[in-house]
Amino acid sequence: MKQALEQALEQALVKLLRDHPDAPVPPVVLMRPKEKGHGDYAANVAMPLARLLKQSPQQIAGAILDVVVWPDAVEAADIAGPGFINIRLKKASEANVLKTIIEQGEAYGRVVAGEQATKVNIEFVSANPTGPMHVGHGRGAVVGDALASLLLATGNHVQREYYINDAGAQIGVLANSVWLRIQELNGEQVEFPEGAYPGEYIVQIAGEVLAAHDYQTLLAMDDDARLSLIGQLAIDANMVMIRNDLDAIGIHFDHFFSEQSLHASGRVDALIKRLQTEGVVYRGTLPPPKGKETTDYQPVEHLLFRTTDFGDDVDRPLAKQDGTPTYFAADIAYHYDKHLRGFDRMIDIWGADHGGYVTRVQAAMKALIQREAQPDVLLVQMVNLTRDGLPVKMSKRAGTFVTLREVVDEVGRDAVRFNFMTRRVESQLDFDLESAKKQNDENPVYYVQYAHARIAAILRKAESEGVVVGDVDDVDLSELTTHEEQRLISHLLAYPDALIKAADRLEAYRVATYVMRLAADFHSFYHKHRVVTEDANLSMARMVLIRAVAQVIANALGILGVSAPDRM
RNA sequence: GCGUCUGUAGCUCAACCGGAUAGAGCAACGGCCUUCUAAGCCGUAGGUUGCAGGUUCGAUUCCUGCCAGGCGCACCA
Repeated sequence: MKQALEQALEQALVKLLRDHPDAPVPPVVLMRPKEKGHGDYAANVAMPLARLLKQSPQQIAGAILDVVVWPDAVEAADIAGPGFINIRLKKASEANVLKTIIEQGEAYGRVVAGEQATKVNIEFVSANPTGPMHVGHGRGAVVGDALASLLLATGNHVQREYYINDAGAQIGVLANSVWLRIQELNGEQVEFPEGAYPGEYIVQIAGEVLAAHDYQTLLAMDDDARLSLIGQLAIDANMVMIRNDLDAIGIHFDHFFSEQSLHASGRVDALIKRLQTEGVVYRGTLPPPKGKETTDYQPVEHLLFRTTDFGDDVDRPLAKQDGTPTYFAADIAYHYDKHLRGFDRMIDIWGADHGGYVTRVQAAMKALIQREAQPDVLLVQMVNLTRDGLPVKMSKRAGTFVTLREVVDEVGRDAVRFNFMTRRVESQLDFDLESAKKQNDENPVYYVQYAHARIAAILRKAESEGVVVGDVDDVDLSELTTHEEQRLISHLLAYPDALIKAADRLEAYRVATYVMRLAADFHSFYHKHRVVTEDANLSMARMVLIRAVAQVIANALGILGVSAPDRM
């Protein structure tokens, strides 16, 4: 509907601007006014034209209305305020959306991806396989998963991907930490060095390793072989744990991608060679870092990627002092690999602590594949975990940090997911364990779910009294005349547009704010009007209305990965 | 110091890629359960949108400069 109106206005503008061939036709963007008196849609096109045409916005709006050809559903259009065109739709045509919703069910608001649809790869979580996920990972996980669902619902092919950082120095630390615990389990006196992973899960992994491999055999191995074996077992064990925890919050990936496999298959080396042939690599020395204690700075010659040619501040090393590739080198190869796998679009969801990394990856991709398939990077800001308003003390070193799993087990999956979705990713998020557990107004998830459960209760009640809607087409929706009913209808009508807008901007949290408002409108309706009444026609119409509301609540919550219960 | 994100009611956040009178929840105060779920609803009060300029018919939104906070700043990932 929105698009039909925009088209009508655009055609009117084209006619109107014939006398001004050099004047650009301004884009028509319709709004849904918050004020009901301002109609169902409003257009502001007349105002930007005022200066150009040297007429008042009101005059221009009048001229537009003289030539415009509206779709049938338009009841009236008039000029208001400083030059807005307010459009009012015929009531019946708006209410028809209820039938559409009930007919389409879960499909309402969704666009099915066709052959030509964009292939999107969305990479998120990617927590290192060195330990359990913390709450910050959880936010990224929930945001990424919801965004993936949203893009899927708006007509894209979507692959959810997890990049396993199973290479590099950290894996050595992990292997060593486990080995120390193995020795300890065998009665050795061991010293834990600074930087070793302290968590209890390391002891568990040590136990698992011992169950599969004899201690004497391990001792007899040479150091490299032993650490490599233990490292792989530890990575596997941690990934099992991570997958379990993701499962507990309802997140499933289509693809796990191993960094190690990039190195092993020679793709990292090949990538570096390719960059060399393109002449963007040189040997050089970097200046000392700014703003940090630089006492240990030693000028070192590196293999450097000239990212400054592509918008970066300094050139970035592709190889470490010992000649092995940096994480950055592997990451370029990884993103390039996504491109080769045929994705039209890639989205990375990273923690805010990786903010400084965005430019160099984008610079690298610019060098490799020019304009196409540049990664969109969403930086998810920190989560401040509190309990009753007091910060929860966390120390990774002491191993006392709160894991995502603990939080999910304590407050529940729906509450965690919904709370993480109620803010823009750019905002830091305060997450209070006690508030999230409370089943009251402090907790928006129950507010929305409650609306759904309430509707289910009403429908049960109606059924028990023998009030049942047979064929939706037989119901007279013109019974729905009250302010509250009209609000609900227009809100339901806006759902597909809300999804599209959220998807365009990669802002899945909008789905959460949408559904909170829909629930508010429903609660408001509920208290003012009864569904099951003496008047059979009215009851039927209202049942159709609330069934549609429940459907859209369920659809929206589905995108967020939150359940829509029938009873609470 | 540089980069980046944030700054809106006492608190936590919205505000539809620049639109009409800046809105919700919590906290405060006052109402509403013999009728479909009170995990709810209605009302009152609460604002110099961090500060100062600029662009615009119009700025919470865009630009510049300050102030405050988070994150990051070679050879880790």
